Amino acid sequence: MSAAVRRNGQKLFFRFSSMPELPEVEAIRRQVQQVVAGGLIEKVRVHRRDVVRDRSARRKGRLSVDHVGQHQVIESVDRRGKQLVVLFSSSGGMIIRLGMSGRITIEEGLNRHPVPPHRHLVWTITPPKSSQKQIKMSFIDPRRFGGVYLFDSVEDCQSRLLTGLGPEATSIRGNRLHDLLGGTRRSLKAALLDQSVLAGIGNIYADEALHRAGLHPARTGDSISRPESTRLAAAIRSTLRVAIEAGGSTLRDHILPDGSSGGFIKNHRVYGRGGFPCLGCQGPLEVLTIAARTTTFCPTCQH
DNA sequence: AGGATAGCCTGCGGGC
DNA sequence: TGCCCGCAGGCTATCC
Repeated sequence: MSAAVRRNGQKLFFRFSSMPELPEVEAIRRQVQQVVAGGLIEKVRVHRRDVVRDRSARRKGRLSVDHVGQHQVIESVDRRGKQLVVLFSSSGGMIIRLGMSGRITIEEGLNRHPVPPHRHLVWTITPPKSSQKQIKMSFIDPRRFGGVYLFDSVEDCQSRLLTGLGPEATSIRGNRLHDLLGGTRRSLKAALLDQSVLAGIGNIYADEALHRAGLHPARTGDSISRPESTRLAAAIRSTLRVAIEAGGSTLRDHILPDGSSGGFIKNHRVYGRGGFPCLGCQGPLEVLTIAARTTTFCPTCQH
């Protein structure tokens, strides 16, 4: 993530490239909201149709740029779990899922030919204040796990696209979490990754929260006591809060005093640190595959 | 029916 | 140096 740098002679307001989990999506939301709220979408370019996922029967096979917001005024940019909810003044809108590799850029004067690969949609937006320049918002996603989902109304969005999502991880409390986990024999890791249990946790923050709570990722949901649920809920909230306050960067760029890059120093305590010492007990962190996901934990501190 | 698993997709890094 | 292979993971479909 970076802000207002110049690249190829064009002003690039911001660009996100780290793996988008809830804190990254929230950082993107705040910036996008600030720039585009109240703006009019003058033009939409769809470079890859299949990135627009539209299961509305009314529009089946008839996708036009109007459906992706052309001529619409952007009312707000909200977030639900890891999804961006762009609401138009007409009450329709679109959900943007970033998946694994999705990015959103907002730039001035973007007019490159040919269009760079993976730049699937470009919205040309006129901001509400006439003093502000027209901007281009792009959805870029090399792996295309992400996508744009259209809805006709807030009700349609709720019933078709957001239904089945669990409560927001950012505000989960112990009692509620205990209820959510108590009914399952799956591992804590699998349950935390399930968006219908809790909305917003991905692989990184699942591992981070479990380590902070001192809970073994392979423990089953129904084995968790109330005090443990309280600990886990607190760990989830604080982990996400700190990450959001840090601007959503899961990886932070550090330059050592001697000028060498030093690679990346990570903010997280366990994710990506398999074999390295636990910051609690100094013992080596272990790596397991749980719920088909790489899981890093401390066998001493997590029970 | 809950839970596990395969598959989507490209970039990147390790190994040879 | 360059190529190949495996891994990364959010989410859906499918199977058990």
